Amino acid sequence: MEQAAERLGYVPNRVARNLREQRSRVVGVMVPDIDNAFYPMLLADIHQELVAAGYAVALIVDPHHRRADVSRLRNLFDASLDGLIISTATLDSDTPAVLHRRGIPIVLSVRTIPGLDVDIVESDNVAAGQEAARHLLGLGHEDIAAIMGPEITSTTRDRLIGAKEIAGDRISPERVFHGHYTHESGHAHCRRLLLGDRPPTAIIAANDVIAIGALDAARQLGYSIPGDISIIGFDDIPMASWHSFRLTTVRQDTQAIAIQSARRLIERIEDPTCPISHDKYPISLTMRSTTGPPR
Amino acid sequence: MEQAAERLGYVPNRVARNLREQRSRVVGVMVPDIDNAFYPMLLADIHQELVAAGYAVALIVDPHHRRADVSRLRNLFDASLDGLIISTATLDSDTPAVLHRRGIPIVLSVRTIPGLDVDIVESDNVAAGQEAARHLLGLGHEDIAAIMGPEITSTTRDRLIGAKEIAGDRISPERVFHGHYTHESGHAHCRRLLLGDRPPTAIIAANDVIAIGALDAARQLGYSIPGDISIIGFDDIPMASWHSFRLTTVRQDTQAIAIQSARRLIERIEDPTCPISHDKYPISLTMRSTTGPPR
DNA sequence: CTGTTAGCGCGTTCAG
DNA sequence: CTGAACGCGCTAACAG
Repeated sequence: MEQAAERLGYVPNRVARNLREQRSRVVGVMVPDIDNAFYPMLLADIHQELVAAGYAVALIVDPHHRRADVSRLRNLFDASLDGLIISTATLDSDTPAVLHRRGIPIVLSVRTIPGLDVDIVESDNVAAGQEAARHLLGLGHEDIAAIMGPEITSTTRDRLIGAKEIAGDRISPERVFHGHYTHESGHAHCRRLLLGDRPPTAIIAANDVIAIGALDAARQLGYSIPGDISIIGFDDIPMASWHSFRLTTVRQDTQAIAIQSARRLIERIEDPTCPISHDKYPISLTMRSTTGPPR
Repeated sequence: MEQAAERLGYVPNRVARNLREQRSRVVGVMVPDIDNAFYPMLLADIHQELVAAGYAVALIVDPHHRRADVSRLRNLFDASLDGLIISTATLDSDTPAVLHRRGIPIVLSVRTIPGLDVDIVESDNVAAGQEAARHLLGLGHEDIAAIMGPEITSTTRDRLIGAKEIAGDRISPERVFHGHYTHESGHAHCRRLLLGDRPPTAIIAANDVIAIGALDAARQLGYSIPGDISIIGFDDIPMASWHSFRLTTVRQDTQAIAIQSARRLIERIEDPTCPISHDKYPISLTMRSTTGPPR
């Protein structure tokens, strides 16, 4: 029978099955920016995990970081998506709350929003900031600048909180800059910093992409690294280990976060009553060649 | 009326509509590898174009470059996908032919397969190879190596054909290497090349990621670039312009290819009888700092 | 244990 | 011009 079906080229119609079963076995994955090497990495592992569990992945790129854009999501939430992994959350975005209130299974991945009763999978970013500052202080740095991402992202906020806890006023408030999570932003802020008077001896960048931008700017101005200036990033994307960079960075276990985000969402979909979890993964320092004692 | 619907939180059920209308307004996009910066770039623009046209994007990552894996695709082809953009085609893969025979709208993007009656959107890769060789010959190079991708990809084949057409035996057959499209492959092959006797004076890499891997290996061995060795890539991914690299490369108009791939697929879906097109976009040389005259 | 049927929520069609 | 009924293809429930 099944062989006959096979021969006739029969394929069960998924759409009909979806209608009947009231689910689609498709989940959405929202990323802020697909050109930033971190997210493809995250996406690849989330994708693999979801596909292995029999779910398809609908990609949702939110390039403008606009909040509350439920209207576009609604198109996808007319029962055609079983759930959503959100890695675009900002502290002021209400989209996750709206979706959650509607009973749509969501998981906040990488970035978090405080006070929301949903599953969260992230790194211990406060500890990450502490680790970065501890490393620079241990090397003897006393004048540290920070080139961060948008203030409204939890990663920037938590990493900065952690760094300040340890470094105190060795990171002076006027040496903290906020911009996008891009090479260009790291490049521009570092350049301005080094062309001003009294450049810092070390820079904490909110992620590796910014750090590499800063590294490029410093080299372009003839600075030697880490001799003239130390630079530390976060994430440990593959590029950080390339010989041209050899970037010291606070590693987060992106793969574990990706896999866990996928699993949590599947759990939530298959049992909406299961208890809410907040997974916070440990971080670790990866020392390479962009940090050293100040002159 | 509509306001009332709005208030009651009514959302039309897409799945039911899909069943009725016999289409899903979801399009699949297959990429070989999401960690290679080129594909996120392509994906971002394809995504934007499709979303603007009212289609959702289902991401399909084919990490193992396995051919003929229709079984996994069948899951997606039970009417839950309206069409597919394939950027993973290899010369020996029969998946596209199978899908095409089943009447499923597909577009081959970036890579091509000869002799298949489907819409194709690619660069003029033969011209790209010619341009690279012409540039190196113009600088006076007479001993050129090539670090390419898999032989079964049309991009590697065409770029190599073009380069050989111009360079002739200045690219000797034993100096042509095939590997993956990765930083690691570029790094390993370049390293072996430079540690052997009689290293070449120039390297053509099949894409920018390989080229940057080669660049890293050369620097690691103390080579100065372009003084000791010239390196040229293909694609012009954003990273190629970063100060640490300043890579000379043959640019392809990835954005145009992405947008056109999306549009062609939509056309094909909405009018299956429209004539088959083969778009071949022009390329251009982007000269930066990794090529120069040989010693 | 096998075969039949109802209905998922839409859009379309056909009757009023 | 408005409203009821049908059917897309499947699965679950139910009858034989």
